This record gives sequence, C-alpha cells and structure tokens, in this order.
Amino acid sequence: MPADGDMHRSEGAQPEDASLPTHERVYRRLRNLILWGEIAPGQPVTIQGLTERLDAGMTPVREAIRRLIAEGALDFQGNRRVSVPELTAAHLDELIYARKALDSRLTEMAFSHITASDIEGLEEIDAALDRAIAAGDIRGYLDLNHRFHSRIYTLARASILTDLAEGLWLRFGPSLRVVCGRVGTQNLPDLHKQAIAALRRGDPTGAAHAMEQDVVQGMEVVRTALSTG
Amino acid sequence: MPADGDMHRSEGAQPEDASLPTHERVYRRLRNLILWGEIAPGQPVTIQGLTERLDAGMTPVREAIRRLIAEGALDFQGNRRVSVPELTAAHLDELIYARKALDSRLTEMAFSHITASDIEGLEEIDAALDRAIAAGDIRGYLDLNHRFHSRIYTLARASILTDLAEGLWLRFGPSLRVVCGRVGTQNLPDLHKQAIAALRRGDPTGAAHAMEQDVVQGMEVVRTALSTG
DNA sequence: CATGGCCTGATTTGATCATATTCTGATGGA
DNA sequence: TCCATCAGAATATGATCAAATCAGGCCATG
Repeated sequence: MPADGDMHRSEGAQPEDASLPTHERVYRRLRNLILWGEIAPGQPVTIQGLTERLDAGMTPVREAIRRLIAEGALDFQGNRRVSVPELTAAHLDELIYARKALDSRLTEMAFSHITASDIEGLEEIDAALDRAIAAGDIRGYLDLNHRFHSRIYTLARASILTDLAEGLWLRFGPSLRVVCGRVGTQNLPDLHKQAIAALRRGDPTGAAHAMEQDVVQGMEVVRTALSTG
Repeated sequence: MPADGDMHRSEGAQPEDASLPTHERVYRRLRNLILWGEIAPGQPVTIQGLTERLDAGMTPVREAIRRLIAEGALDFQGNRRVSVPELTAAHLDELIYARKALDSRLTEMAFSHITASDIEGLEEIDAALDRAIAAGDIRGYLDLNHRFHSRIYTLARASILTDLAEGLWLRFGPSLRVVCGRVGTQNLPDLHKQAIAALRRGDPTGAAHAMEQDVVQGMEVVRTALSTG
C-alpha cells in the first residue's frame, strides 16, 4: 500500500543534494567545477587540494578524479600529475566530427519517440535560451544550450550514443566559458528552431541536418575564438 | 647507477608487468578479464571478490571499477550492484553506427601520416590474423583483429577519437568471445587487405570505406549470433 | 492444516577514513 | 654540472561504519 514510504521528498534544493554517496556528490561537484571553467584548463589538480576545497575524504576525491580522467574531462600526465586539458585546434576538429555524427544521429532517433509535449518542452527551453541571449546572460545561454541538446539525447533513448555525446561536452565545456567571455552573446548560432520545425513537420533528416549545422556553427565560434586568443 | 634496482625483470610474462602503480595494473587485469569474457555478461562484480581474485587492496580495485564504469565496460545498477552489461540488439545498432563513423574517419586520418613501414606493420598483423583464422584460433583472431584496428587508431594521431573507439571495444568485446565460440572462424570477415591496398594506392576514401565495411560485417556476425542465441 | 506474505536479524558488501609507505621533484652543496 | 638529501604529495592498506540483501520464522488467511 502506498500509504507510507516515500515521505519528505521535498527537502533539498538542488537535485544533487540528496543523500547520494559522497563519491558521487564529489564527482558531480568536481565535474561542474570543470564544466563551468572554475578550474581553468592547464591548471593542475591535486587530490589534497580537492579534499580541502570540497571538504571530503581522500577516497571519494580519488574516485571522482579517476572517473573524470576516464571520461576525458581530466588529463593524467604520467607522473601523478593531473590537470584540466587544454583544447587544441586538432582536438577541436575531432570534437566537431564526433559531435556532428552523434548529435545528428541522436536527433534522428529522437524523432521516432517524440510526442507533441516533448516538442513543447524543447520550445520552452529554446525560448528561455533566447531570453538569455537577449539579456547577455552567458552562463544561462551555456546551460540552456546544453540542456536543449541533452533533452534530445534523452528522447533518443540510445544509452551508448548518449554517453558518448555527453562525454564530449566535458571535453569542450571548459573552454566554452573562456571563449564566450570574449565573444559575447550577440551572434551565437541557434538553429534549434529549424530543428524543431523539421520535427514538427515529420522530417527527421531535416531535423538531423539542422542540429548538425547548429553544432558546426557553435564549434566554429569556439575555433575562431581559440585561434585569435 | 644501474647496478642495483630493477633486478629480476624477467618474472611475469605479459608486458603489463612493469612497476606501474597498482591501480593501473588492477585496471588492466580487470579490463582483460572483462574483454576476454572471463567475467560473463550479467555476472555481478563485487569489490571484495576482486580484492581476493586479484590480490590487491580495496582502493586500487575501487578505482579500477570506477574507471571501467565510466568507460561503459561495467554497469552500475543503482543499488551498489555492478555487473558486466549484456549486449542488446538496440545497443548493437548504436555500436555499429558509432564504429562506422569512428573507424572510417580514423582510417582516413591515418593515411595522412602513414609510411611504408607502417603499412608493412599492418600487413604483418593481418598475415598473423590469417594464420589464426586458418588454425581456428579464436582468441588469436580476436586479439589480432583488435590489434589491427588499434594500430590504425594510433597512426591517426587523434587522441579523442581513439579514446572513443577503444571505449567501444570494451562494450562489445565481452560478447564477442561468446559469439565466436558458436560461429567458428570460417566465415569471419577480413576486408583488411582491401583497406591496405587502398592505403598503398593513395586512396584514403577507399581505405575508409573498406574499414567501414569490415566493421559492419564483423558486427553483423555478432548480431546474427546474438539473435539466434 | 497448509500456504503465502511480511517482518526481523545475521551476513555480506560497500563507503569512508586515518595512517603508513613510496615516489617525485626540488633544492642546495660539492 | 651533477649528485644527495629532503619535503610534500600520491599511493596503498586495513579498520571501522553503514547499508542492503537474503534467509528463516512468525502470523494471518484460505
């Protein structure tokens, strides 16, 4: 009977706050630190430094670091040295290729499962994204842009490809923030509306193509910013 | 002075024996256990079981498991349960798509750097692979086939795409062994010679296409074996 | 009286920490 | 310039604590 059980679910502000194991919490916090550029690329990462900064024991920190290394978000430089990797032009080419392949395919797959309310959800995110751009809210733009793509991944119900795609965000995310600080929000690409329109009209190939273009344009902004920086 | 230290290097057969950190050694051994199907898909993996089996402390085992979970080689099923994931038809579709995209692209990129001696190295591996097929040596076939692809990845000098591609091997490797036990080695695909010929004649697109076909055919063998099993 | 669900406690397993050990990189003297 | 010493950080262990699973018995019910 559903009378008891499942009480006081409301406590905790962020969804990350629940009584998850410490290593999981440390992992997420550290990942966000990296993703939001609060640990700059090239900067070394020490275990003991993190135990203080995150107020956690060594074992959880250690596991979080290993995990992020495996995901490519951190770089293990042989001699016990760990740092946030810096994005090179060559790496960017690889990332563009992989993201094109993954995001377009996932968009195509999402079409098979998508419902009208799913599309509305995407439009909501995109509308919020427009507001963030108009307001010059860079952090909001980055967050919502990621959320838009991430939502599509979820709809595709393709766990492996989603894993791969999310993993790529960890690799260029740290540089995104640096880059956007220089570029501003005025001419950021947003082909999301084209993708949504294609989904609505029942054109998965068109949607996939639009998303692919969105990815390319976004990554090209990064490239120019990197080369001029 | 090299007089002392570094004595009796000869013990231990594999090259994995060197004085690497324990967590690294544990990681590799565990990865091989998974890759060679010695831990069957679906079978649970416990930390304490591995500390005994691999004769290591808890911390290194723990780190190795986290790493393999992050790489998708192990599956963390909510409540502390860790196991080798089982390959479904849907997962196989995703893997085929990703491998097609990655292997073909990496072959193309390898062409830019490839030398005559590199090609000879590939031919050597492929010749050994033929011998393994003729001898019905399944394990040898699997090992050499992986080595062939892996060599190409190395030549491409694309660290991110290589990471992704190697990660995929961890996902279907465990099932490969099971599958090949049923199929035998007679009609295993080997389009490597076409790829090598294309590389030799200076045709990167042809080489990429050949490798893509090789991947597809190999994965299709897995698919039929999975569906009939 | 037999059966099935539920509860409880024992055991297994995971999570975390404090600590000992080893290794790296740097510094300073020969 | 090179080597030895030294500080500091990472690696690794085992102990301890907490959580979850499983088994077996109890009670209610048919």
